Amino acid sequence: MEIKFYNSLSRKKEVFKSIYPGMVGIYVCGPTVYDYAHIGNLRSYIFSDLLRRVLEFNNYKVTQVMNITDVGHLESDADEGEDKMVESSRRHKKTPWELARYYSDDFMLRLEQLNIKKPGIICRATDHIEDMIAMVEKLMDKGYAYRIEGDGIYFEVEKFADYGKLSGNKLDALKAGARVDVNERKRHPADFALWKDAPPQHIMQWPSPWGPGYPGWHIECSAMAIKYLGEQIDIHTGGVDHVPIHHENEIAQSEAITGKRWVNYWLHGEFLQVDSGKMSKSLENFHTLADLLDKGYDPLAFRYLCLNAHYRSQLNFTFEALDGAQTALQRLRQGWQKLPASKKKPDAKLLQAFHSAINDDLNIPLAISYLWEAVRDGKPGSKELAARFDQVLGLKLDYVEKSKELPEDLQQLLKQREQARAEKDWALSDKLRDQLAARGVIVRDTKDGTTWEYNPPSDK
RNA sequence: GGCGGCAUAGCCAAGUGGUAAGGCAGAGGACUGCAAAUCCUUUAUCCCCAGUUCGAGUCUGGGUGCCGCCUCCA
Repeated sequence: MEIKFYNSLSRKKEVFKSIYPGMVGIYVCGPTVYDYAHIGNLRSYIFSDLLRRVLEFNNYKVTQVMNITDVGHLESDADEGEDKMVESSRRHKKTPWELARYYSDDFMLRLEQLNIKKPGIICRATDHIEDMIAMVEKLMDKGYAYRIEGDGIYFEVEKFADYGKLSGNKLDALKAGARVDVNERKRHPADFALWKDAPPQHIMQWPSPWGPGYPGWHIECSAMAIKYLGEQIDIHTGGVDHVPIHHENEIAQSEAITGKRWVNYWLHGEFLQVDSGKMSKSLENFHTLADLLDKGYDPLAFRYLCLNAHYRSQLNFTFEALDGAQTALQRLRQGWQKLPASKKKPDAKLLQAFHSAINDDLNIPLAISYLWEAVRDGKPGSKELAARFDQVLGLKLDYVEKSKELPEDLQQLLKQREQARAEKDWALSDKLRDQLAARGVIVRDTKDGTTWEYNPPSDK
């Protein structure tokens, strides 16, 4: 079955065709590890995970490369200000390396919690400085870059005819719209740093043909993508905010060197909003996954919430919506777990519908509606079918929450209640039920006896 | 100001020009001593105006509102 992706480059859905049959190379724009990832960042990696899983569902062998940027990402996209890693390390009184380690470990933990498959190759910018220097040298040799003494090496955008092809920005417009340019020595306001000279006290620095320095942002992605995936790659993903600067610059520097089209399909994930507005630290509507877990949410409830909206739509995050997602996920799992196992062939129509949904530019929300159908219809084979769907969706339908041990005193209360019920002393029984509820025990009286679920309030 | 995107029920949302998927919440019912959980049923004419068309949520133009990048952020 053919797969279609919306390609940011053409602004159209295109039929996907990989460079090599049966294999796909994907470069995922990874995090700059100077702080915790927030749920907006994480939405973006849920998207790249879905992309990978959809391709795998279609029997592609996927090579997924994700970078960890631990140097060179300056505070401003105009290549001004301090390196984010250095700035953050000063704030936290740790070395940039300690910091990178800490935040990338945390990032990896979050990916795991969200059931995001680990990319086959995860590469750090600081491990690839030589590759970047080699690229900058080539750009200098080819005349695409120039040096500003006492500052660094810059890419000259006007030398690259296609500059702006991804975002639709025109160089003239960029020039006209530019703010007061701090660096007036650049030949064009959109010129960007490939390499920055490091003053002696700058912590992160490496020797280079131009003296001690550190790489600019952008170059690490081109260097590592080309190193691991070759000069032409199938798919490159990232957030929409990267379209106008980061990815535009990546294209320019990569294609300037190779003279070939670099990326065939550019896929960009839309932003997550919070309460219909942007999420920012200053507005105090900034959430990390850890925050959600602290509030007692299942991390996959957040995944479900993200899956429920198309990756190219802005998703409005609210706790009401997250509650809904959590309930939906629980019901889905319960429903699936109750389904009878069967060796019968699953409903071919439903499989077909699911498959064509995911292949239509990752229409996961529609695909989820087919998952509900499979779980609700309870036909023979539905359980197996739903499990297959879950290989793409990654909601862990088989997950069973481990019930906590019930402390002795609560067990006593339960016993007393059983006794009261046997004696039809409903007043006492209900009173005990309230007491148990206050301690986090939910009781359910069924035909087969009373069951309970224990979640101590303090545990949340 | 420049460039790009969005606007569907209380909430999260899908939707290839032919009369609106799914989930959550709500309502009604079954079950229950009463609940809880579960199951069943049920809830919209798609921001506004004007066009194109036999027919538009879906196309065109104009409004209004929101979001993103250009300035920290996926």
